[in-house]
Amino acid sequence: MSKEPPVAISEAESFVMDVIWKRSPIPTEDIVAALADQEWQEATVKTLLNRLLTKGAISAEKENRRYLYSPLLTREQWLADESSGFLERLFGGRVAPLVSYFSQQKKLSKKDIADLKRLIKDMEDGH
Amino acid sequence: MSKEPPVAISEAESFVMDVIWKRSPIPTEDIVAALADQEWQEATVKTLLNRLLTKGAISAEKENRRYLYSPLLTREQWLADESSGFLERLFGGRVAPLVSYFSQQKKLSKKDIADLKRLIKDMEDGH
DNA sequence: AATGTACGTTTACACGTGTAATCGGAGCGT
DNA sequence: ACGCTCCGATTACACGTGTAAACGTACATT
Repeated sequence: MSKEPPVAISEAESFVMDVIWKRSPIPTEDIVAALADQEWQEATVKTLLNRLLTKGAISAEKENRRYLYSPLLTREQWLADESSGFLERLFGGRVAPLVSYFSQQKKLSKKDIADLKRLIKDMEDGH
Repeated sequence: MSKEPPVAISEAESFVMDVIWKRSPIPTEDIVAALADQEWQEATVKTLLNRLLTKGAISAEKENRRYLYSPLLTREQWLADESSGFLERLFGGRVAPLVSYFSQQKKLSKKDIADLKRLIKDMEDGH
């Protein structure tokens, strides 16, 4: 029964994870390159990689000179952790109140509404 | 054009805000009482109140001996900040993908689905 | 008046995070 | 063989956060 507390990833770390989730195993060099838009020094990325390693969020296999990193924490797991935490804190764990909130804020585009309609239809059809 | 960076409050602070949002102006004593379920010492609540004050999230008016606190940051504003930040980071700022995600996770109750259906209907009728 | 009390203010302290610079050692080039 | 280079590992450091204890001081009590 694995009851390990969910591997917590900081925001900066999550950007690194994003890169690794997109492609892995991946060397540091490519990760740094992919993060060019962040205004980080290479050293910063290295620090984040190390922290992710010690947190057990990623693994590293040696390929000659350097390491190739791969995710241990999956994006799905991370999304689940973050989402449920957020929903719990702000909306009592329910999705509908969140959507309701956004609808009141008029933050839903026509496309959002169309998407939602289709989603709900699928859910009903699918069962 | 107010472009102040949104008043950021920490999770612990948000529990204090919850109490103040429910009723204000409210004295420290009542805040501490309302937070009994948190296992905080009174001193901890005092610290949080002070931090909220210096952050400008609440105001304090003197009533004789003690202070009565009131929110400056509204719950609506806070919800908006947190929600948009969350959606942005995890779902590219769109609501539909979030709902889609939860539907895949089968995290939507019958009630959620019913609520969503009604919401969408209302949105369409409302325009 | 002396002392206790209640309440706000100041100080404390460890841990996570953002953001790096520096160190050290294994190859590589000459 | 010797120094340069590339990379991971170690160290740095300020700021926010969680979590309090200690301090000061204006009232209340005796």
